[in-house]
Order: sequence, then C-alpha cells, then structure tokens
Amino acid sequence: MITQKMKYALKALLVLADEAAKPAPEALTIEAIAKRSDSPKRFLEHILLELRNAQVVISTRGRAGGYSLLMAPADVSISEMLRLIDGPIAPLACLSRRAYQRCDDCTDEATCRIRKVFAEVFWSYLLIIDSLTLADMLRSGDVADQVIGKA
Amino acid sequence: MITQKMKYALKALLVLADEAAKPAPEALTIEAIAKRSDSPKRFLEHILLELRNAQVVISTRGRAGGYSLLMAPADVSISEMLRLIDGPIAPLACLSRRAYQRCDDCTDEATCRIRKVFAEVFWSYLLIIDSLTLADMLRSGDVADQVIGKA
DNA sequence: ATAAATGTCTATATTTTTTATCGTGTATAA
DNA sequence: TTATACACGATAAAAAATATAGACATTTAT
Repeated sequence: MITQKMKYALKALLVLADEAAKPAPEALTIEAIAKRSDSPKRFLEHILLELRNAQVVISTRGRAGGYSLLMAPADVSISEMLRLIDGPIAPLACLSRRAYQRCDDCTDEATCRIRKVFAEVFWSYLLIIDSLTLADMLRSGDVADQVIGKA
Repeated sequence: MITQKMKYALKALLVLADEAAKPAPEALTIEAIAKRSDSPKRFLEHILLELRNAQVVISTRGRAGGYSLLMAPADVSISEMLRLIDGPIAPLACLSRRAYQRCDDCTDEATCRIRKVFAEVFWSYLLIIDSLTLADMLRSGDVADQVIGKA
C-alpha cells in the first residue's frame, strides 16, 4: 500500500502538471494546491518541500510566489517519487540498491531462500514501475482512454 | 517492504517444509521452529496460529505435539501468505478485491488518475507474485541453482 | 521603507501499526 | 495425574504515519 502522503504528493504533482499544461501557467500557492488536491495544507507543505529538494518542482517566495513543476512530466518517474516519499520500494532491505541493509540475522545472503524468491518478483516489478512517469498519469486521464477503453 | 512478521512466517514455513521433506517427518514444537528459524518464540506463536487458522499448517496438542505443514508447498501461495500476514497487497485500497475500500476523498473512481496508473502496475505485479509458491522457495535453495546459476 | 503575501524550517503532537511479551487456559499422552 | 504442548486474550514498547503550530525569511506592491 502506498501511503496517504504519497497520494497527496501525486495529487499535487497532477495539479502542477495540469497547470503547466495551460497556455499561461502560473505558480500555485501551497494553499491553492492543497485546495485543488484536497490535501491538508500544512502537511502538503512538507511534501512540496521534499519535491523541491529533489528538484522535481520549483518554488518562488513572496507575493505571487508559489510552486511550479520543474521537470517535464515524462521525466518524473513514479518509482522515484515512491522512493522519495515512501522510502525504499524493494520488498526486502537486502534487495534495495540505494537503501541496502543487510538483515540482522542473515547468515548467508547468497543462499537466502526468501531473498531469492523476492528478488525474482522485484526485478520484474521494477521493470514495470520504473517505466512509468507522471506523463503516463496525465495520459491515462484523457478522454480517449475512457471512450476507447484503452486503459 | 514486507514486515518482519512476514519474514518469520516464511522462515517458519521453510522450516516446516524442510521437515516435511524428510523421510520421517515429525511435528515441530513452536520452540523448535523458533530456534531453527531464529524467530522470537512468543511472537511466532501468533504467526503459526494465523497459519493454522488459514489451514496452511496443522497443529497437535499435548506431548509430542507441534506443528506440521498441512498444504503441499506447491499450494502455499506466497501472495496469499502476504495477504494473510501483512494484509492487502494492492498499492491502493480501492484496487484490492478482497479488502476493497473506497478512498475517503474519492470523487470518481473511474477517472482517478492515480488509481488508473497503479492499476496497470498492480495487475502485472499480481501476475508474477500470484504464480509463486513455497515450492519455488524450496527449489531456489537447492544446489543446482547455485551451481548452474539458474536463479 | 514597510506591509502583506508567501515559502522555509524546526519542533511537537496524535494516531496507527509493528513487534513483541505475559498470563492463563485447554488438550493430550505417557 | 502430571508434564508437555498449543490456544487465546491482554498488554506494552517502539516505530512510523499523519499531521499541526510557531517563528522566521524572502519577495513584491505601494
């Protein structure tokens, strides 16, 4: 299960992406994003800060300030957002490349049967989720999908 | 990330499966399973109880009592164990068939872009993980895999 | 300048989940 | 009938998730 925080993050990114797609996009205040994404403002604040630190969005301060998408939607990887907001996506810490951690009680990683079976699942899973971006989310909302039933 | 509890459950199942594969399998006490799987006994107790309620293992009481595998390893689905021990495996509650729950703030499930993108990932993921069983874990531990490098 | 609007950052609080442990009861077999 | 083992409910500590609050910094309009 993805966390509520991740849902807020994705909703916020969708709001920003929708705004960026407009003819004359403007920076959106945290409040505006919170309203449009139906997220708690003070919580969203922290989420946006993380997205900013990761260079996914950009912010400007002061009057008429706010947030805008910095990366192109096609470059915003869903799996990277998951890692950023929810932490490692590997089923076991010992399978994570960026957040690798040996299991406390592990005697031999090479022969661990739990590790081995989840490794198989994980690589396949990564293949799928690593290919998805914010752009895919934007597309999946368009009319064609609903009419043609492509999704 | 799977929980520690799930790791204990899988380790216990491996212990029981290994025992079942012996020429003269015996019921193993919680203590014996705890020792062999390096799990906390009193915690494992509850895990085994859940496995028993799910008819995955069977227990006998009293002297010479203990736990044995009830289902054949090939019939013990990893994804079912995940659902049993860790709960729903869907990334969103609204995508879970058995633990379906509408999102609080959801206005229209059919057009939700978060739901749609995770649905795609989830079906593919299910295809993989639903096919795995305890038997696959046993196989992946055998000597051939390590020598031939099949896994 | 200064005031208003806005993001930044740290601290704190609440709730839920995870990870257990304990005590007592029940069943079985020697 | 006693030793051995599972059964079951209660409780508790630690960690994670989900926020909220307050003080501060920055920018722009006037």
